[in-house]
Order: sequence, then C-alpha cells, then structure tokens
Amino acid sequence: MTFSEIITDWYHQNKRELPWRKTTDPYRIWLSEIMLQQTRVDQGLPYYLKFEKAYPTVFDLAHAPEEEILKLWQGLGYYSRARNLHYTAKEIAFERNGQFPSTYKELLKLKGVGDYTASAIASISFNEAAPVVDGNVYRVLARFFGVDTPINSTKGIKYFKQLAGELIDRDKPAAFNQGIMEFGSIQCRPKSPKCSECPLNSSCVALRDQLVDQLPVKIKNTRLKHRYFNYLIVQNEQETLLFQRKKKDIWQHLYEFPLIESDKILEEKDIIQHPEFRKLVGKNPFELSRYNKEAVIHKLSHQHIHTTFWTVTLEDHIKGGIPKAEVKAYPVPVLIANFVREYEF
DNA sequence: AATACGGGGGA
DNA sequence: TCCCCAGTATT
Repeated sequence: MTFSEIITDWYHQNKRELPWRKTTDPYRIWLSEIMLQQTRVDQGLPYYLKFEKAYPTVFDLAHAPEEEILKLWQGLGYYSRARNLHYTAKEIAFERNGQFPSTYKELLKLKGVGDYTASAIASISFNEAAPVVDGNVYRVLARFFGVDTPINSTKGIKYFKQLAGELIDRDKPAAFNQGIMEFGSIQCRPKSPKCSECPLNSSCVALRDQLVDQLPVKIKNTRLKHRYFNYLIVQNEQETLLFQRKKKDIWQHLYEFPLIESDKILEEKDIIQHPEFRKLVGKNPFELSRYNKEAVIHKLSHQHIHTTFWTVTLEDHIKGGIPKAEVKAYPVPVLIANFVREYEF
C-alpha cells in the first residue's frame, strides 16, 4: 500500500463525525476552515454551530452587522478572522452573486484565505488536488520521513508543501487532505503518539531512529511581553462607558472600558492625575476605588496583561454613557467578559 | 525573514 | 510552565 492509500484507509475507519463533513458546500467549508485556523476542533465546534444557525447562507452573513458577528465570535480569539470573514462574505454575496471561486488560485485572493485554507476549500469543495499543510501535516511528514528542517522556516514551508503535493491522492484529494490532518491530530499527535498501533509504523523514520519526540523542529522566538492595563469603570446609577478599540493592536474593533495603559502598575494617585482620567471626570465630584487588589493577569500567547479595574462613581449624567444592562450585548475581550460576569452591573 | 494576532487544553 | 492548535496579514 502507498502512503496515500494508508492515510485514506485510516481516515475512513477513524474519522470523527463533524458537521462540516456532511457537506461540500463551499460556504460551510470556508466558514469551518476560517474558524479552525490555529484553533482546536473542540474549541471551534460550538462556534461553527452558532454561525451555521445564525447565518445559513453567505447572504445572511453578508447582511449582518460586524458588531453582531464579533459578538458571536467572542472568545474564539484572532478577531481579524471575524472581520475578514465579514469582508469576504460581502464580496461573495454582492460582487460574485453568492458564488465562491472554485480554484485554489482564485480562492487564495480572498481576504483571510491563505495557502492552507485555499487548498482546503479547493480540495474539499471542488476536488482540486491542492495539498493542505497545516500543523498536523507538518508533524506527520516530518516524523514519517525524518525531516528536521524547521517547519516555520522559508525552506521548510516550501519543502513540506512540495512533499505533500507529491503524496496527495489526485483522485481523492478531499479524503487524503482531511485524512492526513485527522491522522496527525489523533494518531500522530504531538504528545505520546500512538506509534505501537500505527499503520505507518513499519516505515516511519522517526520511529526507527527514536526521533518521534524531537520532530517536527520548530524555530521558536517572540518572547513574552508584559503590559499594564487600568480599566476605568465610569458609572452612575444607570450608566457606564464603553469604547471601541480602533488601533492596530490586540482586540481590534472589540469594546472595553476606558483604558489607561502604562509601563508599570499604577497607584490611585497616578490615576487621579492622569490626563485620560481628568478628561473623563472633569470637575465633577467622583469616588474612585480599586476593584481588584491583586492585578488580574490575562495571559495571551505572547503577552501578559496585568489588569487593574477601577470604579469611578459619578452623580452626573455620563456623556456617551450606555445603560449598564446593555454592556453584555457588546463584543468584548474575554478579559472584560470575565469582569462583567463577576461584577454584575 | 520576523512579528503580531487569542484563547484554551494537555502534560 | 511550555507547547500546540485544520494560519494569515503585515512589517
């Protein structure tokens, strides 16, 4: 049996039943692939079901407000995916009459659709023999062929893509592509892969040479950055204040309380004299109180956000304020959602 | 070629 | 803790 035969056979015997595997509709395939970028199936699945229900067609998605889409996306991370999803839905719906491109080359032009996703849609929806190379595929190929070229180097990316292109079953690209990914996820998993019961174990180079736990090789960089956030819960009896994040930074287009970012933890006196605080409070009487004694550390992949929430209670009407009860309807980062849930306006 | 971009799960 | 996840866009 060839490599691709073993993979596709394994797939047909071991594949999980997942909602996007019951269709080849490019809209559903596209939606699932965007959601699963850098996201575990278990984490993405409930979001996929929500979106499928809320937006059965690309037209429904195109007509929705971005804010509504971001709200449904809340908690899934990498929010540019949601913004690009909306952008591309509008393009498909309004400029292409609802028709997705049907080739790898054309799919690649869509915003938010890169090499992997274009290949996935082309193969699954249109039977094009375009090889997918995701984290699972890198692992399977690096181990089976004993390749130690870093998977995130230019050379490695090119090499593994070519290798996958040589291995793909040109008659059944959809089964092969999904098969090798599923195989990498379940059989050739990162930690404690199931080599003793693996259909490829008789010819796996990494297993033979005891390199399974050293492959694939990945160049790791980007060290941890620390940031210090002070959120001001400006409030009176009925209202509070929320701003949308506009800058090119984390959480773009999500909402948050007025923020003072600093390079260290701030004291009450630092807050009171801060220009942003003065701008919000003006000459009005206020009561300032630190909500959490210890900073809440919100951990992202490459930064830790040390967060202090301050309540700023006013008597007056709050300019631009919104009813406290409506806070829960806005798309917010998990950091803010956690606070809102605990604080209960 | 490097960096930015979330959040959660597993060991 | 560290690593990884059905990666892409930007610098």
